Amino acid sequence: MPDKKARRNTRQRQVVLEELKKLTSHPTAAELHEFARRHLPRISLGTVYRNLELLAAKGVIQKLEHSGSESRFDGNPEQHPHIRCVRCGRVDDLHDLPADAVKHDFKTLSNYEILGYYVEFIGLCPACREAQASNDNGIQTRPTD
Amino acid sequence: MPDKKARRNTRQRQVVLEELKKLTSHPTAAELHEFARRHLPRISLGTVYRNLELLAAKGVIQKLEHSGSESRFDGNPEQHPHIRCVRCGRVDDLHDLPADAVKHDFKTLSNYEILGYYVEFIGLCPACREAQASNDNGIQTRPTD
DNA sequence: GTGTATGCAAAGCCTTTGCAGCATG
DNA sequence: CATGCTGCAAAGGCTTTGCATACAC
Repeated sequence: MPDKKARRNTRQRQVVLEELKKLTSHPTAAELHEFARRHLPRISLGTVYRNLELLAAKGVIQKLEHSGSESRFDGNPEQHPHIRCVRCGRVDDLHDLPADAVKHDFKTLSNYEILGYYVEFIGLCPACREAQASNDNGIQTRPTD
Repeated sequence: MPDKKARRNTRQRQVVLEELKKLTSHPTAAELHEFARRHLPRISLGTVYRNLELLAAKGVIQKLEHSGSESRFDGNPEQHPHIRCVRCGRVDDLHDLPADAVKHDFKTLSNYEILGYYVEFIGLCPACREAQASNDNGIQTRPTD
């Protein structure tokens, strides 16, 4: 049962989606807001949230929820493994490796009915490895993509 | 380098840990607070948080920051796959299956230095499968364990 | 025109923190 | 008896929401 409401293709919605698709760093709503403002200076953070939520509900994008920090968003709605940097928070895709290991069609596990999966590796991204190596006892930086 | 401070084995800390170890549903801090209050009616939520954080830092328990909004806690500090119910929020362990698929010793992936991993399946727990089958168009229930 | 979407600001969660008193080692 | 820990309450960050207005269809 798809949603019934007649959606409107507003400029704000377009820009949010476009910007998200451009980025590979799985930005937070706040980051996306920054980017969107370059095109629509008056767009509000609330609108960004509303559109991201709506797009995720439609299945056009994906919301990555980590209770610890901020939610991040992925322009690719396909479920796939991710890798997150403990230092700067950046999240990247993991195309090849352990995806397949998990991609088998589990129908049930522990008597659960399986609807999806999430795989995430934690580590240090290249930039943060360097920063940490060079004794930069690092305050976290926003991913720049 | 283990932490230096002399920790005190307070009743509050004991109860929080005991209760967590008893549960297999990976409770939230609030849920744990409820349980702890049965033994210590005056224990505060802040204390529960502080002790969970401390126990996780010591490596005695595990903080799961990936399951939607609230953090959940696991009495077992070993990294392992989980399975979460979309309906009631319950989180269970997944001992056997895809663990091994991921457990290979990755040192690097996408140029990240790997520190850990997290695997989570999403689905309906047995109770919620039933509830949903019997047309109980379900308001979410707290896991009872 | 009609009802969805927006901007703004306020309110809501979960979590963290400051503080004065308490109690563990 | 020193200081780590607690309860309480207030403050913090991210996210959601109410409301009047704007605009897509």
